[in-house]
Amino acid sequence: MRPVTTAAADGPAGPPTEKPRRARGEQTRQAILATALRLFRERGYADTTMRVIAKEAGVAVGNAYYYFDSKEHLIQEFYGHQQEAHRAAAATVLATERDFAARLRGVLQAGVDANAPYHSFAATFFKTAAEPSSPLSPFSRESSPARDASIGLFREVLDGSTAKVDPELREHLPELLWLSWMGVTLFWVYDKSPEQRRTRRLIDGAVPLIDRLVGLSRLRVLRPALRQVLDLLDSVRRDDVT
Amino acid sequence: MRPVTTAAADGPAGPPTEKPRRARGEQTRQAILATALRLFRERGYADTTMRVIAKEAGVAVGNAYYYFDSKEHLIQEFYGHQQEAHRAAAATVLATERDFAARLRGVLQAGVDANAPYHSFAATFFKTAAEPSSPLSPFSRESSPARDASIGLFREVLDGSTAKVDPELREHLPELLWLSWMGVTLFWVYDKSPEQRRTRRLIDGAVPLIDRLVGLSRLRVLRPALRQVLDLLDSVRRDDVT
DNA sequence: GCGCTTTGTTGAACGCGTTCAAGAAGAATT
DNA sequence: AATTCTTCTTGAACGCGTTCAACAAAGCGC
Repeated sequence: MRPVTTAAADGPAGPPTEKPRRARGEQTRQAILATALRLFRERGYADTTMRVIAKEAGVAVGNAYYYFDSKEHLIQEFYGHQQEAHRAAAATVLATERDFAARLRGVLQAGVDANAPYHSFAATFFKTAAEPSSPLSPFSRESSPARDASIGLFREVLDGSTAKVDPELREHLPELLWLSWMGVTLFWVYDKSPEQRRTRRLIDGAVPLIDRLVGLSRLRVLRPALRQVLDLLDSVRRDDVT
Repeated sequence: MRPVTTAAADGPAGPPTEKPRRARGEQTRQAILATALRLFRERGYADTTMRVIAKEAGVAVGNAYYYFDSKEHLIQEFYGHQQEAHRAAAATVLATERDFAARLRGVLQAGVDANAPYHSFAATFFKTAAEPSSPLSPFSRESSPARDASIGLFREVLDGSTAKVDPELREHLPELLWLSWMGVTLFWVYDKSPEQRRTRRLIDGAVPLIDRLVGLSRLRVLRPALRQVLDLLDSVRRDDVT
């Protein structure tokens, strides 16, 4: 069993996965990436072979593997792009609306809007991301920056709103909202209705419900239940990855 | 609705996926299946090649494809086996326990127990099942018998219990419990803790919570919220597949 | 200029899942 | 027994993602 991607530190020549990229390499890298994403859109993920990507980008197959560990890793870049698109699409509603429910609904719908053009392609993408050991998994170490960014988006939803929330819940609510976004995404991937209407219906139906639950969080009868939820979250988060 | 297994009727030579199997073919089929499942357990899914399966089963590669459409379809059989194992493991607690929370907890833990030996292998299996277009998807048409059976298991949990439930909720609760089981399974797949302790902790934490919520369902303040949930479920189920 | 390391690039080769034309083995019909 | 039809079996071949030894180019200390 050899080290998977240690490279840079001890190996002679490892693929540059993060930090300092020279100009020449960066150009090739971008050419490959742009070609790949274009072809994914045009002909789908499965029908886009690494050989074609390389050919159209004007490089050899092996060269693509110098910059990207695998075909799947090309998706990860796409993933990042979409994250930004979501944030951009959500900016308007976050700047203008103060009501919690409206803000949440706006951000969720913005997410669906941002991803809509890639719905068919997203299924394949999702299949890959679902693999727990995959770096593409939304719960993986590698995804934690993107995940934190996304959770931050939902923190904005809450912080910029006029909602009155139980203080204990307030702390964990952004993460819970992000989880609900993951749920919406899951539903969206499986949604075969035209223009993903069912997903939008789900959002429209679930948001008032969440809003109501959040409002009820300050009710005395529900206190113990709330405590139970938060304790559960805590206990389950423990000893994450060994 | 067209017959799934036309083969014998109109086609010249289609693979017999279901109904009337001759003795000779059935024997080969079982040999391939048994060998495949054994090898999956022994060396994992990815490391078990179709060539090795065929070789160890004493047939040619192509022959395996006569009986199974793809390597993934071999998993589907495994899936069915596990469903039965879950039911069997749940039988004891369903026969002896009357308390709702205890029954639910027992059935969920039984599910984890039944799947535990295959945890590492399940990740790959899950990756495949996650593909929305895959017949392995728990939401697919092909899986609906298994799904209905599983929902039935949770109907037993409820029906055999002494729980007092809002009559409107009672109708949909089995499906909701099945959904929670899907959630537990999802969590379980991602659970890297030793012996999946976190999943068991999740169950232990979530069951009293569900129990409490179910109990609260008869509370007047929560009536509108309950209505909202059930309406949402209904509206989202509409126009399933075009 | 010259060696030396780092970075970038190549394309043949490997093993994989899968396909398919070819045919063998039985069963059914004549 | 001969013929025909269905069921079952074969293994070479295809295209895929991926690897790797080899080499080219660029940067760097001298």
